[in-house]
Amino acid sequence: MKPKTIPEETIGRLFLYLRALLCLAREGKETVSSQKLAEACHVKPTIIRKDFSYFGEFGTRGVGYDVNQLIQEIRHILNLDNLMKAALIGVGNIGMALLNYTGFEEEGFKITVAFDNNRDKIGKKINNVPIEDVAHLESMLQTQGIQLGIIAVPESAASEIAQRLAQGGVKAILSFAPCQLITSDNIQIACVDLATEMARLVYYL
Amino acid sequence: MKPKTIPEETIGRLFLYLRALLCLAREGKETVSSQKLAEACHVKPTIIRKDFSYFGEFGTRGVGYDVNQLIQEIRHILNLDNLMKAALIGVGNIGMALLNYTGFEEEGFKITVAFDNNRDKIGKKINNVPIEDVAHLESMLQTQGIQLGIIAVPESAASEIAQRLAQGGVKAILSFAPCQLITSDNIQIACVDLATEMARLVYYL
DNA sequence: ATGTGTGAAGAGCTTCACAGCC
DNA sequence: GGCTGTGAAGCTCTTCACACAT
Repeated sequence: MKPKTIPEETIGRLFLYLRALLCLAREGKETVSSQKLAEACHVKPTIIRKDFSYFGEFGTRGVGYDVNQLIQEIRHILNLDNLMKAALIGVGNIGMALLNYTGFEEEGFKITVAFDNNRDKIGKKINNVPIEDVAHLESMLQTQGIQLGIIAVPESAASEIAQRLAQGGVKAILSFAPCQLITSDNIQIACVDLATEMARLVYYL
Repeated sequence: MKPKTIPEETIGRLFLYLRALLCLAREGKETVSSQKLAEACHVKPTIIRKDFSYFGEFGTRGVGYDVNQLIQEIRHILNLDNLMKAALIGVGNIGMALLNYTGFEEEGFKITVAFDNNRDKIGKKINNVPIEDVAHLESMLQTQGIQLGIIAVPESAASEIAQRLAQGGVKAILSFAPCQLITSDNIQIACVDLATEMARLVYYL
């Protein structure tokens, strides 16, 4: 471990490396060279070695990196080794997609409960996650010790939900509603704008 | 217009600026200073002025930038001023979310047709987009002159669909399936891994 | 007075070249 | 031979300071 400052870009690439490594692990690969990992991630081998060098010496010269060990190291660096509990609010299309998505646990968080205001949905389970009445939002967040809220409700309801999440004690909010939620000082908010994200991808295509 | 090379980061930030400007336009604002725009985008005013300076002189000294004019300039730089036709394959949860999402047209592309293999869905319209039988995929892509394919089918079907899109003549593919599609040389592929994207956001929270 | 536009300085990131280890 | 780890060089991006326009 070095006292040097770590580039932002390095952190960003660690997510890329992790995803590729999880793929390799599934395929049963035990070791990987910076060369091979670089190809999978579309980056240069030297930058991979440099990136890792900020955190320690993870490889073996002449051999490469142990896939599983490297996964653990990156998980640790990215604070993904203790699972974060998340609540999903809004079981519409995006909400459903998130509930049905596997692989969040590999990335360090787990949706443990969902909320909606639709009587037909309340009480059901999707992918083993119960859907609760949004009326009980604050109390259930507190009793279950949930740290992250994912907002997937219509734009008109997003602001109210954000405030209620704050009251329920969550530390961070991820919103799929077109931004500008009332911010409280001790809560972090990130917005996902699907249209912008897709435009960006399309531009680079 | 300068002959100088334009930083990648500048292009990335233009998307941010555009989104903020569209917001301001909706609120009826006619001009904006680099200062104000910077606050909305969480960047520094000087970088905004520098970014624009690569492409021309868009502002008026002592006044600021004309919101609508600036939107047009950025749209032009990002090649968003002629709408790209996109086809969506797979009307499941993610597919539905995309069909119901408004605002893609502001970002330069439009889903004009969707495909699925479920008899219950074929023939219906979502948000004015018809759902067609995936059996007719290749021929309809060609007759409608579609340039972009969005894959939102289960992982097991993704690879086959990618090849059929290529045969249908699309130039680029955006996939929500966990990556590694068989690549042909004259087609661009970008993958969206929701789990990784969310992990990244959570990390920065 | 207010706010843009920009060369030059400064900071940060990537690449290189090679030493070190298996 | 093969591959990692890393100081130093090279390059790119950001910030500064101030000229310039309204």
